[in-house]
Amino acid sequence: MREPSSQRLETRRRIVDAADALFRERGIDGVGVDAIMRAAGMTHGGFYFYFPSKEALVAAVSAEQLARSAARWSDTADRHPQAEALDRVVTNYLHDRNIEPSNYGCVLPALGPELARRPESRTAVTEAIRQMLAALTRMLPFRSRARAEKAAMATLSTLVGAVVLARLSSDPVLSGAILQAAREQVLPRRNTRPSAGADLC
Amino acid sequence: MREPSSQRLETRRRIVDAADALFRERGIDGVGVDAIMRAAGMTHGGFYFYFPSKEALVAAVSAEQLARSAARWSDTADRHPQAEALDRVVTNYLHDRNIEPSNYGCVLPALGPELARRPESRTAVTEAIRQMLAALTRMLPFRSRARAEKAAMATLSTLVGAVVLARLSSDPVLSGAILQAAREQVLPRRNTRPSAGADLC
DNA sequence: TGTACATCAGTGAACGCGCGTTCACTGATGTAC
DNA sequence: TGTACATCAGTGAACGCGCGTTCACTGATGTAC
Repeated sequence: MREPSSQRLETRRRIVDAADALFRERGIDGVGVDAIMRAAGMTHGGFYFYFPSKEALVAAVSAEQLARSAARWSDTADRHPQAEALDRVVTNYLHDRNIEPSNYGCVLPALGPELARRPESRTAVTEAIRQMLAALTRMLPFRSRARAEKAAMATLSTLVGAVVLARLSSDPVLSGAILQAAREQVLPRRNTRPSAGADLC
Repeated sequence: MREPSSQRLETRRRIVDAADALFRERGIDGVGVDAIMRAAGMTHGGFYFYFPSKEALVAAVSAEQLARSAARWSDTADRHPQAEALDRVVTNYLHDRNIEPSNYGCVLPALGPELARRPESRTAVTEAIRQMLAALTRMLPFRSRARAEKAAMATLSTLVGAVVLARLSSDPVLSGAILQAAREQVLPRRNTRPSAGADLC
């Protein structure tokens, strides 16, 4: 028996990446298998050589992309001091570029409610959310672990909600203000106190 | 010429309410005109006597439901002191019941990303969001209007994001913890300081 | 190394189905005189 | 008040289309001997 060739794994990755980009841009029901395979450089028939159904692709895309995000966050937490890691993650998450529909951005605000209705995706998504929360917890300056975990949940909620609202608004000024307000709530004050005093409880 | 009879207006309302419930439960693309009209007690053909297209119904449903929410919040702000009004709105928004797919809950976390991709709905939704923010602003204990507006944006972001995440999680314990964490972030501390000192900036 | 064969990776036509929309129609309700 | 007619409110069959999926097929790649 042959091992799954690297060629095969690379093609699978092309399909997943194409689906990921199209799903976030047009929604899951807004993209057909046909369009995904064309974007991956193939014809639609070959799809079922890689996935048993569109539903399975949706589950794979959401699980893999969120796991990647969590890994990147965890990496950031490894490489930088707490406050800087949090600043990097939050600033990147709430970047203006992320509200353009055709552009990159987290799966959660782009497809969250749609995924919540798809049982086949939910368990893997739940696990990925736990990992994202764990990474965030490490960036928060709380002595008590329980407090840091709670703060991580509140922080992730604010990030996700701000992007949902900013995408909804047809007024760029309002969108920008929402992102900025979320950023300020989630990040410890920067200018008010120049000392490191912002790090306590 | 006849005025639009109350019978006619009531039928229109039945269609909008049926669509609202079904959309939030199954998503916009997950519900056909046929199912909506059956839920409203009619056959599908009559739909186009009330709306020119499904897209127009989507716009009407989202605009009207969000306007209702904003009006309710504004009403709550009228009837109660700041802290109590905020507590009522937040507690209700983050209620466990709202994460069950078949149950009531705000349109924003249920359909936000889907609506963001529908140009015909976005301007009315944007206006409704402004009204919700205005109502929230009145409930927040900030001297400066600008600060209260920013805090309202951050608060609404947290509320929306928490419901999105709680719905996504397949573990009820995690869902509950997320709602609780959001609640605690958004509401001023209650037990820490018994005095009214929590009301300052 | 060469030949025969099996599996792999992908093609493109075809399927059944459900969707949004149209339309000819019908009975009920209102208006003109 | 009664009759004739127009409009209203809704029915249900039919349409074209795009979707997810299946399938017979094909050339390329790997394996057996």
